[in-house]
Amino acid sequence: MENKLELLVETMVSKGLRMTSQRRWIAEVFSDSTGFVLPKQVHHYISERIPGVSYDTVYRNLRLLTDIGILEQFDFAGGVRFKLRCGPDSHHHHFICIKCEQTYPLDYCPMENVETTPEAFRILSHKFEVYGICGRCGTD
Amino acid sequence: MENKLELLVETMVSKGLRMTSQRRWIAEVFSDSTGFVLPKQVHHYISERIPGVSYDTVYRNLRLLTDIGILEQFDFAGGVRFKLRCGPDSHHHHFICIKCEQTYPLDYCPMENVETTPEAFRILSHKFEVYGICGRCGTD
DNA sequence: TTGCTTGCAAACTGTTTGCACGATC
DNA sequence: GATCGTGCAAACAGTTTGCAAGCAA
Repeated sequence: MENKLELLVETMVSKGLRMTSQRRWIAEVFSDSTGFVLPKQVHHYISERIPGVSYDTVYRNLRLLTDIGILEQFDFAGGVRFKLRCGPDSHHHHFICIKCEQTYPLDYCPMENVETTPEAFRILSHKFEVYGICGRCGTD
Repeated sequence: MENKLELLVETMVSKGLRMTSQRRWIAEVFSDSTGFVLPKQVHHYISERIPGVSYDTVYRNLRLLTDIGILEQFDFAGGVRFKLRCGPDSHHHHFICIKCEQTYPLDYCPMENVETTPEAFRILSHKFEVYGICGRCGTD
């Protein structure tokens, strides 16, 4: 996925970020993965390329990339995870494999069918995720 | 909600738990609330009744009550939260007010409309939550 | 009395902050 | 060269653990 990485890097630069090697490797982590990644995994990946990277650099950049809309943060039981933000044009949800943690798009949005809301409840957002075992992991 | 508290206490005893004052107050927290509660809030509530309760007692019991199916654990951005488990017979989801954190039942289950799954994906569970501002908080 | 529960203290994990040095533009 | 980014160390919050003493059954 060369193009995906380049696109990410360009986006970061266009947002005014300086392109450091740390940030380039972070971009590579997410351009290679369609799943949810732990900060710990990001740090592990980068420290193999840049021995001595610090945890706070990883955290700072994950937060930064989330703030500028490149990443998306999810709160799971095992800790916070990050994932490349899907295009804003394509609203959808995900099937999530609880083994390999890869995600698969789910085009259906349940809000289409939510008609009655509690008295004067103003809807702001929603979360819909389906968990299971994907085909690749199910054959183990 | 006298009955709700008594029912909770009975359930705990029937599961073989000893009824300590700490546990009774924890039961009261959840029989009074339909919302999601932080461990910190539970501890605060109890320490007003039992000065000096320890955090680990709160945590131990919240985990215990979750294990035996009395409570349910949710992972939110602000930390883990607990909530009385809704009856196993009544599967439903929730509207959640992001201000007061009260919950309102949402009877519709989106799984009814999920027909196509990824190749060989075995569905195990799902999460569906609608966030917003409830009527009481919206008038501020 | 027996064994489950608690409180204490300490450890631990994940995350954040201040500061001086180093790198990018 | 000015500014942004990094590494370090330390602080911090939430959570978990081992152990001795306390309490419910």
